Amino acid sequence: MAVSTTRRRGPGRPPKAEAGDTKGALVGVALKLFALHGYAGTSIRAIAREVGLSESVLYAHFDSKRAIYDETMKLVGPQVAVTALDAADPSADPADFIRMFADRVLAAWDTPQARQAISLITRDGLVHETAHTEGTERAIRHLAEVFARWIEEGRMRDDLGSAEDLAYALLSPIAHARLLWLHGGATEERRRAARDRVIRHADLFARTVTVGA
Amino acid sequence: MAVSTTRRRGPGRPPKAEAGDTKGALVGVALKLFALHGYAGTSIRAIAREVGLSESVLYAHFDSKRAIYDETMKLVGPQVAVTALDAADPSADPADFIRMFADRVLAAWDTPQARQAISLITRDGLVHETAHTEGTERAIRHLAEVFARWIEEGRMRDDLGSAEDLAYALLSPIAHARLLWLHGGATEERRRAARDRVIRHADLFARTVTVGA
DNA sequence: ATTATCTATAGATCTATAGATAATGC
DNA sequence: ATTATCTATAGATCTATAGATAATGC
Repeated sequence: MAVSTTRRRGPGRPPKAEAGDTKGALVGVALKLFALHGYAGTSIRAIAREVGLSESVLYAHFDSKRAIYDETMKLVGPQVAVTALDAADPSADPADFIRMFADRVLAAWDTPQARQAISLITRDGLVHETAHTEGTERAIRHLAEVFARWIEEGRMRDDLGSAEDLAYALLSPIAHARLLWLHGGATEERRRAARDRVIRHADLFARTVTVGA
Repeated sequence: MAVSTTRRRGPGRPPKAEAGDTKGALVGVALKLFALHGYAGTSIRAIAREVGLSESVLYAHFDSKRAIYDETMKLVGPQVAVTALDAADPSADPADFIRMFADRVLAAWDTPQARQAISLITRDGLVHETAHTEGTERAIRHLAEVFARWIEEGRMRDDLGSAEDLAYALLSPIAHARLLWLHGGATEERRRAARDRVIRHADLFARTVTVGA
């Protein structure tokens, strides 16, 4: 009765109407499968099958399995998330800045692609590659510079700890929530709980360490 | 000239003098290789070769590759780390308790096996399995109960946030430092920096939220 | 001529099993 | 007889390549 609507493709270049962004589709599917099963747990066969093409088509677009992996890292590597930090206004009221900063970071990290990135990162030991740890350190130092200015200006308490320790106290619970709960397989409910937790944390931190309002 | 000192083993049961804890050795090496390359990235061939035995010997001790993986999880699963939390004395001075608690947790998480566990966990997406996330949640709730008592007794500030939010503010930077820096491949220098950071954080937290001394 | 796909297959590896062999312990 | 190992191999799967085929765009 029911005949599959997906046209069986034969040999030869497909007509223009059917042609799509094969390379982009391959990268997207590869990211999804690497995130689900890890690099070694994903065969190029599985990638091609999911896209609906023959497995050898992959070698028309990439030199090797590794090359397609590298391509996914370009898309979702840590450099993507760092940009969110630079978008905030350090001249704003400290407490408000902190709350807005947390909001922004959450928005950047709770997109479908950012969550697939977390799944990939936590499936291939990439948490421990310098790209990820250095990225985290850089974000902490970056935030610490802002805090150091505030401390100098008397807008942040100076009796609790160094600017860097304070930056760690704010950022690391956010990064931790991301690693644990903002991943590809997380339910919407679980993700909302994580976002709420981060927002409460940022608020607690803002009220504790800033001066006046 | 130089002849290998490792006796080439032939067929047949080895003499008693040479017999060791083969099963234990297989599990230990499997944990190491899974931590290095992930489950799918580790062949039973590689495990057997590292132990110095034929690959088929693995099937004399385990039913399948999956069975040896399950065995490593019994050894280094999250239940191992949770025990450290129950060893502290909640009747101690809050600030001291917090510092000692951080010390204990660090000691439990900076052992070679605990670090291999982290590498394994971050190489197979186990961060997102309930065993790990639930274990983290349980530890937070457990600590929150202690904090709730302190708040009732007036030994901890009640104007900052709920006991659970405070528990998250203390614990999650510690758990985050563990995930990022207390892994199998971390240098001693990197690990010390992580431990120092955690100790400074616990101290900052203790001075900020506890009352009197 | 170039591009995008296919089929077919080489050659490497992987998990798992069958059956032999030699030491152990009853 | 049991235990702990070996060699040899079956059968599945994986990466990668060769060569055919058909639409496209000059």
